[in-house]
Amino acid sequence: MGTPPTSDGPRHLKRPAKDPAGGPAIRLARPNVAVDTVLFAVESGRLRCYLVQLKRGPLEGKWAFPGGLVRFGELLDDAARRELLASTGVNEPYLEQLFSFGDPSRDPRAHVVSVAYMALIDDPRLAATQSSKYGGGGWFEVSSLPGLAYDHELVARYALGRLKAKLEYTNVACRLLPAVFSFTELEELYSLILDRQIDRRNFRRRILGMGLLERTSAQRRGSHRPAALYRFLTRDSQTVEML
Amino acid sequence: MGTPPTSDGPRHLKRPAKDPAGGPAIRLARPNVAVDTVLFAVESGRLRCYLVQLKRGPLEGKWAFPGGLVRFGELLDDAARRELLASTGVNEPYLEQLFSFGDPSRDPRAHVVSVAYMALIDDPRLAATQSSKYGGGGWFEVSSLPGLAYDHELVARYALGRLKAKLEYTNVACRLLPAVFSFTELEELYSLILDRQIDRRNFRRRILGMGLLERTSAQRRGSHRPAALYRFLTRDSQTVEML
DNA sequence: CCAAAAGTGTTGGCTCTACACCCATGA
DNA sequence: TCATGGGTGTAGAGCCAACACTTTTGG
Repeated sequence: MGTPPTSDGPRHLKRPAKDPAGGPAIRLARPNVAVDTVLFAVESGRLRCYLVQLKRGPLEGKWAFPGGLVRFGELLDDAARRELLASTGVNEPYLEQLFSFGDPSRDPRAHVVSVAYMALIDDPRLAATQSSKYGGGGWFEVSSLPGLAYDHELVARYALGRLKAKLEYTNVACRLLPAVFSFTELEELYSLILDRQIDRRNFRRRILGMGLLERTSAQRRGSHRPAALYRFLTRDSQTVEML
Repeated sequence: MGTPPTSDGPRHLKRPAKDPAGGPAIRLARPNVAVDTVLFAVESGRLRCYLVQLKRGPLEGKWAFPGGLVRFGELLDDAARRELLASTGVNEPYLEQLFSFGDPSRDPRAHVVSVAYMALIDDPRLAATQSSKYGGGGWFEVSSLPGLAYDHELVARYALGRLKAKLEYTNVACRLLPAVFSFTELEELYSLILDRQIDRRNFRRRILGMGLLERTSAQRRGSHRPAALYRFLTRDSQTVEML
């Protein structure tokens, strides 16, 4: 989580009573639940994720993934969406739960279990932070993140790993691309995220073999041969059988 | 979770105040965190998981995976281990976090976010329930579970899916087998869990090719040709590169 | 006509699958 | 000697990686 102070309440609730012997008060103290979301997008040829700067508390000035406490009666996915919208203005991203991080010392202020999410959008301009909760926000290249609060280094690694893995056997890529794109753009996306070069011919064969794409009649023009544009048959999640 | 009433406190804490307008009281109400663990073992040639029967509350009589609330200051893994030990006597299982289930309606009594775990042991006789918290416990074949409480059907499917997947590219199998075993036993384990027949020769080649096993000098004897016994080089988690 | 990016096939190696017979032991 | 499970090899198909030249357009 990271669970920066939320606008809907203070964060220090439910500390164990200071009674070290553990009277009834200590038994009532329970960890809180938060969500934190790693939002990815491609901007100027780099894979980036969105960070917000903490404004208050012992971690003031550090960067973190947007997140906050889950409300009573709220779905985890909804909490992630709500916090992401509040912190970045991003509205309907692809969203996927990653893992839960529950080390009680991950947040110096309280015991908060964070359910980490990954979110993808196709246009980085959709994100901007005006929330008074944070000192600002912005896109950072995943390979050179600033010092992160909480255990967010760990969360970042986990998210990147998941994204890489899912490129290989699902159609997630479509959530990082516009509806229609050239094969070269798709290839660059893969090359970017997997951080290695890709053979154009083999890539084309393989991807087309998955049967997730269709060619549109549109073309992209430039001072060179025009490129055919493609579209994913569906933007819903699909998994390719690999046997 | 499932989060049956725990021995260390009632479960209805932190309900939102009945004030429907949402005064300060409602803002303090937060979901609780629980862990629930799907414990697997092979018994008499079947893949089984361990269920406990709920004794109190609206779900009385239903079966569920053992679990309970996470304590303040406790690691998630530790909570899973603690609850598993208390409910089944199982001590040092292989343990792996699966997914978090947070639907507020999953538990009729309260909003409880459950972090689901999978645990593996090599001997089903290690598990038994004497906890007064439950009306008993036992091993059930995964393909014919009784009616489960909470969203534990979902948890069960998720756990089985994860187990199947990890058989293919890790050494998890070793956590369901004794330290030393014949190739046939290993093959039967795979066949059992993946629920399909396996070609003995190809299986042998493939598994040996992964380089995770070593042959011991011991043999298993019976009224037939003796079987060579093998051992996993390490029982620590290992992943095989598949390229 | 030049620059820039798009588009396209083939080959060799490797991996995977399918498949059936002999072996070692105990009873 | 028979029953039981243990142990082994090979051939064909499909898959994947490596590799370079031609095409189309705009300037």
